[in-house]
Amino acid sequence: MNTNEEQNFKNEMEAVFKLLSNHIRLNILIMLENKQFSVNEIVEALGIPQSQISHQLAILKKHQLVSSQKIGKKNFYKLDDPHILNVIESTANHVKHVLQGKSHSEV
Amino acid sequence: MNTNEEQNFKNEMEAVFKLLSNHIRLNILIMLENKQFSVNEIVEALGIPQSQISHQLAILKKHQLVSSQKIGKKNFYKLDDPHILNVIESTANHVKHVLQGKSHSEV
DNA sequence: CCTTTATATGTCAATGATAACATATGTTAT
DNA sequence: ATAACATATGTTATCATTGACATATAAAGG
Repeated sequence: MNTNEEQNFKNEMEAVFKLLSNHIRLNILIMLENKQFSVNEIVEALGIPQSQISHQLAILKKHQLVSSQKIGKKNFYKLDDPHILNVIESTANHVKHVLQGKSHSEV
Repeated sequence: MNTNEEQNFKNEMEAVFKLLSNHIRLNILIMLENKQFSVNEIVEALGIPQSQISHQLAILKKHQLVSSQKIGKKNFYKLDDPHILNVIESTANHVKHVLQGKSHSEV
């Protein structure tokens, strides 16, 4: 009976999608694609209050999408598992498809 | 200046992730992977009240993830763009990775 | 045209997420 | 020890989503 394990799996799927469904978190992940950044660099790049960025980073970290490394006063964040970029990329492809072939619900 | 278009794009990305971050909608999409089903078949498979399924199907349809075809009294739903399965699959891969290498936040 | 079956839509209370703000912690320099 | 900087954490009001329930529409059969 692996139903429980499967449920676990689905819960985590859901959690990942939930994480990605927020523009701040999504932008952070995209920003971290190639390079690590300090909190303040992220704050300045996104133009969003520091505490909010820290909150979102904490959530991303809790779900192991990013990891951090403290150097001096600064805390640098990077992607923990670049695999997540595949998810973002295939969604981007899907969205491209949908936005191009905007056949139906163009209300 | 394609900033506006880009914003559009990111909004739709967000919307797709939001759609996927709900277990009912996710299960519906997975169920529709290979075959179309009527509303009632989905209701019975998932054991969730009909009105709720209809609500979620309407949301999925609005974002063009599914389409429907009425045959007699029944309304059959199928994936509108199977591309979305790639998104689900790459997320599944990511989650597998995370669940296996549960190194860090195992609190 | 009345009933049954199948599905959609409307409403709203309960729950969850976000944004905004205040404050705390930790590090470095003076 | 104090100040300045960088970041994290706590709290709460606001807003969005979900779940539950009632009702509406639409097709088919009698």
